[in-house]
Amino acid sequence: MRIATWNVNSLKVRLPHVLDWLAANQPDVLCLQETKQEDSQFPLAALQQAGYQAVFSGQKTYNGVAIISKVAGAEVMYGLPGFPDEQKRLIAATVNGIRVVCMYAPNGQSVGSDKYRYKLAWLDALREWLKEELVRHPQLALLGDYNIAPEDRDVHDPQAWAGSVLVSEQERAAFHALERLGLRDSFRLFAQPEQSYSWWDYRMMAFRRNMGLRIDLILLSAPLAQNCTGCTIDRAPRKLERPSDHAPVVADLAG
DNA sequence: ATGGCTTCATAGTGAAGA
Repeated sequence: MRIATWNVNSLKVRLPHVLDWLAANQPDVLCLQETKQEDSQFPLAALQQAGYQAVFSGQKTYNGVAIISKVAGAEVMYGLPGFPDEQKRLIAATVNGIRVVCMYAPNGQSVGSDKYRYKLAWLDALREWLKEELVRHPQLALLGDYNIAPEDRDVHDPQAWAGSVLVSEQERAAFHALERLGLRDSFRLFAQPEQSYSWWDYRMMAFRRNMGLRIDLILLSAPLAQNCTGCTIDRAPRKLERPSDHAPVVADLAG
């Protein structure tokens, strides 16, 4: 089983890239973030023509998440229980017996800002809910844009980024608290090239210079981590015309 | 140099992203 995540930065703009990528990579599950589309506009027909089903939770302009899958997702859940939120940042569904959680963590803007406090509160609520969800669903995958680079090796220039949003101690602590639930960063289960990133700024020719961050992750509960045979970042779509600033991340599970 | 692009809301410019 192949599962993947991709922050597409507008599904309206990126739909051709998504359809091409699905055809070329044949994932069983693809989680999308920043669809920036109301549900009435979601391109369900185009995806069904490509052999996929989808569940989605979107809004105009900002945020928006979707789970695209070959087998229709079941037990669909929208948003974080106990965390009332206008922002569409989380959707969960069960696919082939695996609880798939697709999330777009808040950016946080700058350390100490209102948005930063919202980010930390959101991550706290996520962890609290996951603690229960993991009891209900021992086979769980948490895919998405974490907006946290877990370690300095996930940052192209750790000195320049030190202490700033996406790498601050409190954000990294929130990430490690997710790991303490038993979730494993599938990318780090395997030897990887140095300077592997999943996001590059549109400006400054950052992609060509590989000035990036690894903030798009696939975390796996223990039973899934045991069966994980690989995790890679696919840089190819970042090279296309009008790319998303994020690249897809793919994990393969045996069985 | 707190910028640089890109998207979306808009109809000239501003917010937000990371």
